[in-house]
Amino acid sequence: MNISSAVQALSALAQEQRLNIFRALVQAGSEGINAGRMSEMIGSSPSALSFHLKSMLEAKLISYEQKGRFVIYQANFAVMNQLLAYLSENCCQGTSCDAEQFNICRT
Amino acid sequence: MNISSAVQALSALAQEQRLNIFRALVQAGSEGINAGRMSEMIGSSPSALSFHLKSMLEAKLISYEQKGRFVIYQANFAVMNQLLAYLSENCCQGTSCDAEQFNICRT
DNA sequence: AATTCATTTCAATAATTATTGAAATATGAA
DNA sequence: TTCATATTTCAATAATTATTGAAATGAATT
Repeated sequence: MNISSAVQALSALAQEQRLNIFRALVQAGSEGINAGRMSEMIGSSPSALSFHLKSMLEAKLISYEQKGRFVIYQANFAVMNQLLAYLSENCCQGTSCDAEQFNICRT
Repeated sequence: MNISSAVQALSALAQEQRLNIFRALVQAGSEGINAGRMSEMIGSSPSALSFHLKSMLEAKLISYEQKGRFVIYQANFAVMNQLLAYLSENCCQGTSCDAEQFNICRT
């Protein structure tokens, strides 16, 4: 993780609709959620949703797979964990604090 | 933590200078860093720095104390941990994954 | 191959956020 | 109380990001 990909990931989370999307995907886990259903859940127009999903994809915070006519999105836990590690890197002047050990989700 | 304070905190991190500031404060720990020194470290004008610090203060990601002529800023680890807990809340449909247990820093 | 449903793209506009430099405030020292 | 240093505020401008609705694409069904 470097500064610009960290900023990109944080920017992708720093918006109400996108944060709602991300949290819904975190909660859905490996099952994921398709775009249309998210549109309903989040209450945004398909085009706005698509715009937001794109920025989260570019930040690698989420991934997708095509399933028939549906596009199913999933949270990318690995990238999220890299981001968190970056944020706490060399925490507190190297004092004993287990900053490197957290995970957003183990699955 | 609610959606709007989470967005506010993430927005406060989602900018290169502010992220550099935050990471420097995480690394400094309880000792903190004064504004002038950050200005040098980050390479931004005093007024730009002040603008950025203000948004981080409003998001409660950092705090400050006046020490003589200097204003010393510190990272607010507690709020950061609340944010991380919010992001991973009810992770993976309640599957056994210790999402709630991480900390950005224990000190 | 025509139709329907799911999703994305595009261009225009609106809204928000960042940068700059000058001026103001606030603290401590001479 | 004057001076120098540290920091913040302000107004103007520049840059970035979000929203809208219409049109386009892509995948299954008839």
